Amino acid sequence: MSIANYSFFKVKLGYKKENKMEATNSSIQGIREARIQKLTDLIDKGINPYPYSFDKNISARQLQEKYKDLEAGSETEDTYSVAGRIMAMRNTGMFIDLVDDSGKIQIFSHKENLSPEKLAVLKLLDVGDIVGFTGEIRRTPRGELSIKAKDLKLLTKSILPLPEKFHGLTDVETRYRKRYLDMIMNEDVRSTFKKRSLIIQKIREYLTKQGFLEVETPMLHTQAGGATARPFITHHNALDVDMFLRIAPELHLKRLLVGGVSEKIFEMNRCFRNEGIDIRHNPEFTMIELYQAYVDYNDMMCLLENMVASVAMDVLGTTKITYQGVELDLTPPWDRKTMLGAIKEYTGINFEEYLTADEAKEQAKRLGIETEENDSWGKVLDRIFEEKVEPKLIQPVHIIDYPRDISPLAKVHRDNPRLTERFETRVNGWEISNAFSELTDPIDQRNRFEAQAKAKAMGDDEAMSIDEDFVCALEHGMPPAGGMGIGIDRLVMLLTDSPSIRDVIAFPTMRPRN
RNA sequence: GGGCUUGUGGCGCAGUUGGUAGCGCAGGAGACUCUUAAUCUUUUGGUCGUGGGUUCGAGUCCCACCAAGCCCA
Repeated sequence: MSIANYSFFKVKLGYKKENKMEATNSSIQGIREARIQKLTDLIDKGINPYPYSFDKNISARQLQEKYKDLEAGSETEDTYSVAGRIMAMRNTGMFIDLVDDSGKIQIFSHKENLSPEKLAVLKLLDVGDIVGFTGEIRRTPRGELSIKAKDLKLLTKSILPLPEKFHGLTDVETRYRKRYLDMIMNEDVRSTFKKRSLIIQKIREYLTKQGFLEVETPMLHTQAGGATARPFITHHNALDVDMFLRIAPELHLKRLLVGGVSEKIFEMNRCFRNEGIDIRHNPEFTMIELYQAYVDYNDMMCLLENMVASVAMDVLGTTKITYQGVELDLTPPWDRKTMLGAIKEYTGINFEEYLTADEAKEQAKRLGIETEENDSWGKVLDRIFEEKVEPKLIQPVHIIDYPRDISPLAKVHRDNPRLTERFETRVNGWEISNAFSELTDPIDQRNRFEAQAKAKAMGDDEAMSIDEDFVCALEHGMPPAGGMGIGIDRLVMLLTDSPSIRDVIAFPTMRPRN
């Protein structure tokens, strides 16, 4: 494109030719003005500061690997083109740290090797600009692999300054609000999100190889079901109905099982729960739910263990991981404990001897645990478990056989009608999965929904309501099946050693400013 | 919902018993052309989260609010 054209664009795009400023100051506005000045200077030289493409033919990491044995002080005639963001400049641009998504490569831009025109462009570059360089590979006498620049092309002019080069961006709030800066400045943040992507890819691969079919079910529900949680409410204008962002895909996935498109299905996507935000909860989070016909919860335990171990092996090369200094061994098989057994183990109380809600509450009181008037037997046990047992469960363990009254979608235990064939897997004390031998009896399902509806009427706003169409689907017949939900974000936290869920969600939910 | 902590130029930090703000990086100008947080000279930029109050005087004390983090519920 010709100079004349750029001048035309400059006017068209609203760049103002400003007087060569001396008065520029280093406030954020001053810095920005100074950079826009450089930008217009570049345009005056006939250079488009925002061009369309660049023939990059190698990454920084590929270069580092390819030439790792190149000796300090030696030169090659191998010519490559690289592109990335300028993260540091030394000796007035003679040495540039160029960073791309793979790593860092130093640019050695000696004035002897560049035309006066290119040198003039080099002078107008800033830290933060995205630039392509072409030149020969060499290793400096001090041992830094470099590209001896023969040519350069500005690819994007940056007009706002980056955070400080040495300390980077550390302010937690700014890191989450301006995540792009966090990513530019912190290599480990980029690494975490690469790993997250890989983990998700490997899960998908693992299940697909086993014959699972990936499906999609609605995010917009007219009735929020499949979990006990408060939903987000929204409104569909054309239909003029309130809708809910899904809290779980469960009831639709089971309808799919009724439909029989595949006997093995999964969905990995976002769920939304209108609840508080803390180190382990974000209002929107990623969950995988999978269902397999003709198997029960025992098979789900094996599937989970093997899948997590396989993913850990693929991503980290080991099933023995360290999370925040704690060694966790994900090697299958994982421990299994019944919920009542675990409570007995950690409190000494055998709840098979206290079978009414009142008796259970009495025991809870003895343990110093508060209960509410409407709490069922199972709810009391759940409270005790949460407080007395959960924090102790560091190594992977399946807690099996949950009380029936807190498991409205799970099939009754084949040996004990008070319980269900349900398990929750704990790792590092956290709930990683929740799985059942799925309830397929439509009469029982209706009864469970009605009990939930009653609880809701009594003020439990997390309780489920009756999903008539779902019951109708069950009345047509759903095959016996094992089903499981896995919190992807928490799994990613464990595998990336991230202390907060916000570290594994690229753009975590924040209260808006002002 | 409760408690604790934090909020000072673009970023990272300091600010002593209250006396109208300092440093480093980044920025501008210059020197330097095999550097690694390059170095050297010089220089610009902030009214201290917001709003009140106490005081002759507040970044510093008090109150409220906003945002964030951690802990608890």
